[in-house]
Amino acid sequence: MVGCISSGAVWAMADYINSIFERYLHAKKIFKNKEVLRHSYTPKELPHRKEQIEELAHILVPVLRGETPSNVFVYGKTGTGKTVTIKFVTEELKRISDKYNVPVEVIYINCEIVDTQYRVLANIVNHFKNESGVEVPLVGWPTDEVYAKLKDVIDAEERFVIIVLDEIDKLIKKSGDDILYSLTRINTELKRAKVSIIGISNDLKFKEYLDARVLSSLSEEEVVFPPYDATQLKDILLQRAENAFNEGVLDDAVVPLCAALAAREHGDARRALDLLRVAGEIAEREGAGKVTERHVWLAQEKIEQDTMEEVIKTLPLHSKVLLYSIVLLDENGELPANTGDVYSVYTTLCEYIDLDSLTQRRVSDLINELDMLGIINAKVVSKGRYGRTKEIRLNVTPHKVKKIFGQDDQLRPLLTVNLSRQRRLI
DNA sequence: TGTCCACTGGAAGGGAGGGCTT
DNA sequence: AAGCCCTCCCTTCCAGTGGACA
Repeated sequence: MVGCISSGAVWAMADYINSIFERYLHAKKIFKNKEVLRHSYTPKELPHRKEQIEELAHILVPVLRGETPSNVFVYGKTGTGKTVTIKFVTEELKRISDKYNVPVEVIYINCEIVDTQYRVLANIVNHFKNESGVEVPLVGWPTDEVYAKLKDVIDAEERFVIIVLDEIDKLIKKSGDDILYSLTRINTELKRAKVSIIGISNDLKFKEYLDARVLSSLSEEEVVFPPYDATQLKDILLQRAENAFNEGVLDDAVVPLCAALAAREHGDARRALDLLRVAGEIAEREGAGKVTERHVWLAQEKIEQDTMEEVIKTLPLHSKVLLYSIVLLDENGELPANTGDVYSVYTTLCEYIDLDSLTQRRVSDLINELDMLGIINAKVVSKGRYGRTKEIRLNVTPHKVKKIFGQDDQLRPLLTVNLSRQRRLI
């Protein structure tokens, strides 16, 4: 193979490779410490959250006096610093309680991942596995047994256990409020330990799903996190940028632009940090010496594209086929379409790739899921005597969907389907 | 004003898959 | 190996719905 390439070409290639590495090597280093810009990073100071920190400290301080603190319900939109503030406050509490010899355990559970009653209980038991030697498997045990074990494990010592349930709304919507009912009442069944719950949610409406008794004991105290405005976001970014970037690499306009773009998205600090990080990464890849406004715009585009692409790539097979039905209808100029139209194209496509089609009831749910993900837009409309149905529109370009499906062996055959011809065949 | 359409969406339950205990 | 439990994905059944039309 090498023999086919002339020695001149080999030298030219070597020069090219040298130049790539040298370009990266000599390019001005943009980041000092990129980790500072990640969501998981807890900074030493939290700008514009002093009020919430003090409120939480006030609620939790009874622990240090040996009293059980109230349960807390924390509410605020995505990226308003709820999680980072809770982590900050509970870490501080742990530090101080160690100093005063008050045993405190903080268990943090993200209910988006741990989203069933069983798993939450199992997670709590497993938090103490080194101490108790008990480990609950992912599935298998009866839930009441896990709950009984949980009581034993927690009550093994005199201590305060603070259970943080992040994205608690996801748990309630999926599994109901039985678990909260048990957890908010667990103290009456414990002899030595005391438990408090901190529930975090970005959906205030979820309280409607709660039983009145659960609601009153969960929201003994409430802390609200308002969205950041552009000025506040700017302060947050400046604080992080100082540790994240090398001196002089950030153009003056970069931070205000990231802040302004994120403020447009309901004051989401996560989005602002992502923008800043990705802009830096793009600048670094270009070998640019400075991060400029242009990099921020490119970052904005990249983030949007990447998220949507990832979402489409990871859809279950039937959702993908369903999405492709909508793409075909779009290309045929038949959107907005109703559920019945989409379902009939979907069954045709299933037949084409030899896949058992789902029922219309199930497909109706899949349509709702695609709508929730923002890939399509499905609105329930009534067409009088012509029935009540969903009006379905596509939110992504057909080209993008086709590009993604082109990389999928099972779906690639669909790309050759001609809707009109396929319909004539039926 | 009542009828009727084309669904919607809740409820119940089946069954496969994964894991535990006995 | 048998029996039990939990989760997920799905089907089946069916009451309910908003508004055009007769």
